[in-house]
Amino acid sequence: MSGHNDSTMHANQNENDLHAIVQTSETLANVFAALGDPTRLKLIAVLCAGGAFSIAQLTANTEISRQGVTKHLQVLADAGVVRDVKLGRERLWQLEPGQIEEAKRTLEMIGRQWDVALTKLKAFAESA
Amino acid sequence: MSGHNDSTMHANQNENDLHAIVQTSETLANVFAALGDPTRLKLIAVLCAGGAFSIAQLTANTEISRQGVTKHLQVLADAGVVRDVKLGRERLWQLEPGQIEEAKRTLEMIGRQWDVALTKLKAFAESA
DNA sequence: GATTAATGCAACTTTTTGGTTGCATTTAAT
DNA sequence: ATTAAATGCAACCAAAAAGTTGCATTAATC
Repeated sequence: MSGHNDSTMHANQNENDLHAIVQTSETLANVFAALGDPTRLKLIAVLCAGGAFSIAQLTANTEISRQGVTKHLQVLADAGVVRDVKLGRERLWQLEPGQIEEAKRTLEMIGRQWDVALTKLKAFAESA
Repeated sequence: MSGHNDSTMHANQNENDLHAIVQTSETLANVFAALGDPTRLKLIAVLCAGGAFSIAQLTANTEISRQGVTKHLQVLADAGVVRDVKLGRERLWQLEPGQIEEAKRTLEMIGRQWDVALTKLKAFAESA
């Protein structure tokens, strides 16, 4: 036998994609790290409302200082998850969902790869 | 008018769900934080292959010490992303994809909420 | 022009993280 | 019984993160 039917090739492709992304993408871990803080997750949940919010507005929902919030927003911005626009004396922040989409796709890929692996293991067990 | 058609209610439900999850889930930020490191992402990519791997095996793919890898595995375990089984003098690690699925669903929710918000803004702009 | 609101910038402290080394322990193999 | 392999455990270190305070700056408003 060839050892490679169609579904096997797709499975290997998926596995290679996943490893390639994880190995090469400098920013992916950064995105996850940016999401890995309760304060920043709350900020994102607020920004999901779609508008552009000032630092003062965003600080109102937190327990920490305005400068602390600014630092968190900067972390999110460095990860490409939010962006800011200047308007008068205000600095408005809004969501930039591209990187979050990318992170979501990676998690989907992990889930798919896991499913593929389970299927393989099951097939192996049944062949024994 | 009522101000609440069917799609608006679904949108609000989604928004409330998102805020509830972000506010209450202590572990969600932990999961993202666990994913937010290149070494740990690579470990996960390896574990996606489906098997159970020893610490020594997992160390082979990295640049850091065995004890360093153990620490990373412990972080992943604390986040519920991997689990270990003892087998003889080895300690085998495998993926536990439940929390990753949960994280993925959160990112999906963020994306949906964002889309809903854009639709609302568009409708508002057209009504003006 | 003086005031005030919103923010920027910088120094500083504390805690966490990522990593190491050294040695002890457990278990398999000879 | 000895030896070797795989791991556990603890101390330690450096760098980064999370947060603060104080003061400077910018830009509306009266």
